[in-house]
Amino acid sequence: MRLSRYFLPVLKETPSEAQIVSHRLMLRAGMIRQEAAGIYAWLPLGFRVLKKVEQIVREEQERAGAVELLMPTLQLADLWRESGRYDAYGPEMLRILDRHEREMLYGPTNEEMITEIFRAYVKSYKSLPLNLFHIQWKFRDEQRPRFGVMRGREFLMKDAYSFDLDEAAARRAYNRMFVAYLNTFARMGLKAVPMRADTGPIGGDLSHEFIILADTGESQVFCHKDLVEMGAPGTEVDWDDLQAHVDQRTGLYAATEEMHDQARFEAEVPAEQRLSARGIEVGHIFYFGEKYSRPMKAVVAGPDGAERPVHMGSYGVGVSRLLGAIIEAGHDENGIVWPEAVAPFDIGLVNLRPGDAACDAACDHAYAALRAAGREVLYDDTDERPGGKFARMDLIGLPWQLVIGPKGLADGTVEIKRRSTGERHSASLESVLSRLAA
RNA sequence: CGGAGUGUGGCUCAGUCUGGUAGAGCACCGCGUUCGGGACGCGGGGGUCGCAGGUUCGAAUCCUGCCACUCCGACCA
Repeated sequence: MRLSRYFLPVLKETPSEAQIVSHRLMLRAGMIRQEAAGIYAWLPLGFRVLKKVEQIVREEQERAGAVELLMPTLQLADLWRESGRYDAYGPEMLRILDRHEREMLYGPTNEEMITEIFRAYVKSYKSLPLNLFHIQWKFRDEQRPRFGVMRGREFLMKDAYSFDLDEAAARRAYNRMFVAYLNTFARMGLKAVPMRADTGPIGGDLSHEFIILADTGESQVFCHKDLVEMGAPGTEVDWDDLQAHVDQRTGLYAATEEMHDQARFEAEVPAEQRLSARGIEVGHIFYFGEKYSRPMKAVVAGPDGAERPVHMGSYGVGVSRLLGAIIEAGHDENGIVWPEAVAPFDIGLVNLRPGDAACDAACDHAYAALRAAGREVLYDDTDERPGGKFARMDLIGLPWQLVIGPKGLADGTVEIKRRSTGERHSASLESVLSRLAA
């Protein structure tokens, strides 16, 4: 993409409403624009990252056996009356009347609708297990939206819903999502720690929040240090038996502030292994059994022919929130430092002297060669001064910067800079191109 | 939803206390000089000062009401 033809409205100064670093950097890098409290337009650069994050989430859901569909944002109130949540949800739910004065709502989540879809078609245990997911915009009318996309009112969420014949099978479904989440966040360069979460009235031990450690995180968390560096199980696992991977992690202490038990923490974790830090919740998985299937009559026939409510679980990832979390975890004083997997472009190509024949020729050659190699390149062909170009490239945080200018070309060299380390090297254009194309 | 604030050009803000022809820097447009880590000169465009009432000869400024947004707290992917 040629920058002169792109839409990248970067800001030199920080808009006054932004208090945390990810919000400031997303505004300054021209990724988002606030249209109302907690409601954002995704500008081209931010949209590219959003799509990359979404795609990683999608791929790992599918790898774990979940099947994608897409449910609407608007739902009928009557559906929510079946579960009793239309009245229970409160003012966080955005309620809408259509022209026929029919009560509708902008979905904050989709348990009711997915249960309605399931019960309409699935009648036999032979169709199980089943896990359906979608990636769709949600609206929760937060009393106090803040922190940019970290706590918006409108946000993009991946929500998956599992259906199983009994609790034992539901636990296997739960484990698949547990491992899928670890793999998902690892692919984005994040160290996510699963932490025991409140299960509410259902009880049991099947609910975990996935927390990204970041100094600017919203909540205080406590865990065994080994969990942070444990890494993800990876994709070459037995998806039908993941209990050992789950046990390895749930066996170590990890709790958010509301679930924290200091006495247990000190009893279970040696002092030098105790970690107390700030964290961001990016995922939440939950087993809730028959909570919706029973009132909404989502039943299947078992092997004995008798109908029984299915056991369900739901599994959420805050896709738009993840962008904030990734930036909180990866930035420096100059701007964003994207992990390569989600960077909006792989390479920033900087032409220091557009209009100079040698510079233009070298840049055009590099641009074509890198694109032919399948790399995504943002080519800064603007006539801005070098300092501004460097600052802008550092701000938007592409993994590599290829700098071509008249002085280097006079010696037959160009400069390559790695954003994450700040390392700069000069080399011939061809050697740099072969390295970047690999 | 309780508490505290802020609304002046695209952005950051001054001006409001003490009423008198709307300002600065950045950004933008034109010309020129420049060009390897956010250049400089000259010229130029852009704002019914959040909205609605009121007071006054005269309101960005004073009064009343409303709206929006931000921050601190209680709640959430």
